Parts: sequence; C-alpha cells; structure tokens
Amino acid sequence: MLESGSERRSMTETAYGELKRKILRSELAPGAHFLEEELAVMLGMSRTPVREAAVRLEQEGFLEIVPRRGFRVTRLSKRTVREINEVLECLEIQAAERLAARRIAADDLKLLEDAVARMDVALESEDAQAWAQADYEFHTLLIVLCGNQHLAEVAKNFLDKAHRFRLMTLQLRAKPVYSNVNHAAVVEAVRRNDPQTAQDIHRAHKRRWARELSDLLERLDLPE
Amino acid sequence: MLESGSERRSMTETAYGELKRKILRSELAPGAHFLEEELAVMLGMSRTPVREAAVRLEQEGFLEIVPRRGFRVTRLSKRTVREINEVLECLEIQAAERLAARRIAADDLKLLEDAVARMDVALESEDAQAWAQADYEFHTLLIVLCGNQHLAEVAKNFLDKAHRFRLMTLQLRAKPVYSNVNHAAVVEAVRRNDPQTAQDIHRAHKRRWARELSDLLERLDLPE
DNA sequence: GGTTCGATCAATGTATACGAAAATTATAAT
DNA sequence: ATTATAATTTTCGTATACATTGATCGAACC
Repeated sequence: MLESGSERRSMTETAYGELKRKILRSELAPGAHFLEEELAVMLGMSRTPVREAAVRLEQEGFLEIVPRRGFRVTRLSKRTVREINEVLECLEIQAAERLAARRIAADDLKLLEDAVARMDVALESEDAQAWAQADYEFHTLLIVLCGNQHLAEVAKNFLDKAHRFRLMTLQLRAKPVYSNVNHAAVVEAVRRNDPQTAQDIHRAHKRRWARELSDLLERLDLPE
Repeated sequence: MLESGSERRSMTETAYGELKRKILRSELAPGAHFLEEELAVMLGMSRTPVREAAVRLEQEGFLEIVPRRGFRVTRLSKRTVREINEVLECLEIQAAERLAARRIAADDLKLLEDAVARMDVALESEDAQAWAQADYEFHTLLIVLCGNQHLAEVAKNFLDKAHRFRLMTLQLRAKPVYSNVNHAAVVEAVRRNDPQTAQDIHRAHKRRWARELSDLLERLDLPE
C-alpha cells in the first residue's frame, strides 16, 4: 500500500477551509456576492462540495445563502460586531472560571504561558500582526482548555468572527499593553487554581475591550 | 409531483425540519445509525437534500456524519448534558440581563407573561407535557427578545438540545414550583427595567436547576 | 411614454450517474 | 483452524444532468 505523506482532504473540506480563510482575511470582501459556479471554478471543483461547504459557513455566520442568487459574504455591521463581542465576553469569562477551577496539565499551562510570552515579544517589537496572532492563540487556548467541549466549540466560532473584525482594524488599535498584563494575571490565577480571580480579571479585561471597541466603531466606516 | 396544499418549503428544509423533529422527540433514538439512502427513502427525496440537511444538523450537534458509515444520532452522555446546561446557563443569564436593560415593547412583555401564565395552568393541572412546552416557550422568548440576535441564535440551539434531554425525563422531575415563581419574578424585573435583579434571579434559578440536574443524572442510565 | 404581460434566460434546487474507497466475504495457504 | 489476501459489494463523495423558478428583456396595448 503506497501511502505517501500527502494529505487527503475531501473536496468539501478543502472548499470549507479555503473559503473560510479567504473570508477571514477579507480576500472575499464583506458583502461580496458570488454564484455557485464562480466559486466552483475558483476552487477547481463542482458545485456539490461548494454547496456543502456553504451550508456549513452559513451555519457559522460567515456566509448568507440568498435563495436563487448565490452566496453573499456576511457584512460586518456595527451591531454585528457589538453582538459578537457580547456573546464572546460571556463565554470567555465562563471559560476562564472553568479553566482555573480544573486541575490543569502542566503542558497546557505551558501553552498558555508561551502564548503570553509571544504577545510580550510582539508588543516589544511593535509587530501588530504577530501580536494579534498570539492573542488569538491565547484566547483559543483559554476556551479549548476550559474542559467544556460544547462551550469550546461555540466560543471558537465567535472568536473567529471577532478575529475577522480585528484583522480589519489592526492599525487602528492603541498599543495593547493592558491585554498582556491581564492575560498574564489570568494565567497566574489558573496556575493557583483561583477561579474567582481568573473570572474577575478576565471580565475586567473584556469590559475594557468593550469600551475600546465602542470608540473604534465610532471611527470606522461601517454600516449600522 | 404532488403539491400538498400551501407548502412551499424546499426539500432540504423539509428534511432538516423532519429530522430535527424526530431527533428531538427521540423518534430517532440517540446513537441510532442510518444510511443516507434510508433517510432519503424515508423522507421521499433523493440523497442530495438529505445530505445538506445532515450537514446543518451536524453543525448544530444533533447528528454525527460518520465517514462512509452514514449518520449517527448524537448520544446524550452525562457529560454532554452537563456541558450543554452550563453553556445555556451563562447565555440565558446574559439574556435576562439584556432583556431587562432594554425598553421592552408592551406586546413582548405580554408574550412573556402569557408563557408564565400557561406554566401556572399546567402546574395546577399537573400536566407535565404542557408545562415543559410552556417553559420551553418562556426560555425561547427570553433569548429571542433580548436584543442580541447572535446570542439568540446560539442560545436557541442549546435550548433545543436541552429540550431533547428534558423530553426524555419529563416523568422523573419534581413538581417545578420554583421555576414558575422565578420566571414570574424575572418578568417583573424586566417590566421594572431592573437588569441586576433579572440577572440575579435567573442565575439563582439556573443554579438550582443545575443541582436538580445532577441528582437526575445520578438516577439515569446514561453513558458517562 | 409608461405599464403590463409574456417569452426567454439564467441560476438554483434536486435527482441521478459514476468512480473510489472501505467493509465484507470468500478463498487459499500455512 | 487461522490468517492473509483477493474479489465483491456496499456506500459514500463528487460530478453532471435536468427541471423549476425567479429575473430580465421586449413587445403590445392603453
């Protein structure tokens, strides 16, 4: 049996991954409109796997399937951004509490510490791109490690949606000093198994970000 | 092809609705295994719309698509039930707070009051089935009216999953007197625009339910 | 000239066909 | 008898064909 090292993903998975990646990076612009056939040709496959991928992406809120008119990339309105962040806030606070409540594996704790360390390095060198990536990974770890798989799944989805917005506004944000400090404090609380503190700090962090977000939305040219 | 009255739904929507209904009612048992062709025949359509519906149901956590082995109805393990309720708890508390914070329309307030009234009637006549339905509608209203569409969507999904469990355990539950009282108090807080009270009461309600759930899970024959 | 109705078109929604991969069964060899 | 291998079958994954339906464009009538 010749099984070389090459990955064998299904067409549907490929389509899903490619489209989601393009949407997150705004290579497919918010509000842009596509026909099934267009995307099928773009991805080098037939309409069938494209449709299946589209159904998933619609469920996750990245696409809208407009009956008889193909797909539209979900627009980021101000309201949408606010709503997404509100949901993410309450899920992440819960995750932080849970994470600190469980006995965490040393390896996992290290992953968290590493992510914070990378955020520090990126902040030092003023690399907004790298900082956003490390921060994204920190938040991902927070929710994935919390021990509730259902929470992790849904929170990850909202995190991705929030990440899309963030990538659009990288250059507009103030130097995120507080994030690093807060995240380090959360990790410390996790290490000490102190759920209340973890929760409180993360809540404060999220509230601060919510205020910063309001300012940001004021300055942005987004539909209401 | 037969045109049955006013139905204008697509096959995919029909398949989605039917399958979900059957799963919620345990007409398709947890853990049961089906081939695409079976379900297609059962629903009187081809595999294509069945597959699309299945993709949606898998996203929502009601089905698992087992590569090359068709679909499996998601099992309700104790862990799953606990996880779902934890997520629902934090989303609903947020919803209760938000709902009380906004200026609510008189019509919408009436809907909430009606739901509670129906719960009271059902409790009085000891109709567990009707009570569960009214309670489900109350929780649905709570999250749908909260003003955050993204929260509403995801919370509704978790509510449906929780509802599946509840329908399986109707006869095992104690007389839910506290639920009615608590829900009435939440509605009152909403009417008075008192988000803190709404949140506190609903949190207490959810915590009580979490404890009752633990007991229930002890007595049930579910996989861990 | 504007509006309405009809014909044509285009794109989806659904069915079906087909190839590939896994599972199963049968067969053969040790 | 047991294991391995080959043949067969089953079912999925994907492509393609087809029919339905909303849209578009034009012509006729007011």
